[in-house]
Amino acid sequence: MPELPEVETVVRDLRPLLTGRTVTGVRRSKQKLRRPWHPQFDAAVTGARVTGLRRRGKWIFVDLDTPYTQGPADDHAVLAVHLGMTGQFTVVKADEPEPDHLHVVFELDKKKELRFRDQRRFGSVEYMLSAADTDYAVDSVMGPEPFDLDPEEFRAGLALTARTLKAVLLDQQFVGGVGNIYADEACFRARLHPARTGKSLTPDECDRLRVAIGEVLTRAIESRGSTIRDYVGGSGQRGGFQNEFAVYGRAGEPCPVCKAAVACVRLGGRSSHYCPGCQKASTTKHTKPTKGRKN
DNA sequence: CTGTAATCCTGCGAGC
DNA sequence: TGCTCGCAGGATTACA
Repeated sequence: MPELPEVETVVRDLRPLLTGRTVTGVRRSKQKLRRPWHPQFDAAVTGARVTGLRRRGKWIFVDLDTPYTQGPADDHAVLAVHLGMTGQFTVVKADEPEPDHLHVVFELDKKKELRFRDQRRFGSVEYMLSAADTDYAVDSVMGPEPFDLDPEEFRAGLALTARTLKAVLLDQQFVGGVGNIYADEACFRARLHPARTGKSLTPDECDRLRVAIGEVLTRAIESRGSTIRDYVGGSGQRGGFQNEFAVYGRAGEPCPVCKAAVACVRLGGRSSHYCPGCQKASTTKHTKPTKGRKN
């Protein structure tokens, strides 16, 4: 579920609720999450104070005041959290009844708790000794943040791949944070068929896609993300952008622009929604260079 | 290189 | 009412 807008919303919600709080204890279920949690870290986290929260792609980093003396002077421990498909990361009152699928609970001062709930357990919560090492590792496998992408680099990246736009947008190494919903919505906004290959795009089309990605994600953040089923923000509220989808999950419904029926095909192993009227599969009907070009 | 399928899980809606 | 099947916001791996 959670793509960049949802993760960003969680971080913004949790920042004022968590910053300055101290972890007084840890509880967790016996069920395994996607990545292992080392028992000795329960004690390491206990007593730590939260100094801030950050997002990178779909990752959440909770900075702790626990120093890491082997690295740079200000290096410190960090919690690295990924919400997977159904993860929920919320701060609640400590006496709030426990829901099912609750896997990690950080007990906090002021009678609060930071809870990680995840029905499908594709998510993860890890304790990392060094924020610097963690940042380095993440940066080495993840592409740039999708806002203010460099136009030249974006065009160059697309020019050298024959993969479909859908596959490229889902590739976290190409651009961090985009998932199935926003890949489809960005392609629609750019009027590009998701099955077009990267190298088939003209410079103008590359620019359109780059701008569309930023616009769609920005709008989604303004609506606090999308809730299809499970997603909630850091205080437990649902998102609102699902009501503004142009094509995602709307197969058969009329395109908001041209009224053609929205189509759904399988691309990159994922359902991909697009408007057959607005998003042409091929550029073969190129306007001859003789006359004026659109735009 | 690209694409496809299976894998990790639980739950829900469609269809019979 | 109940069953099976396919699919779901993610990410990785193996294989054609």
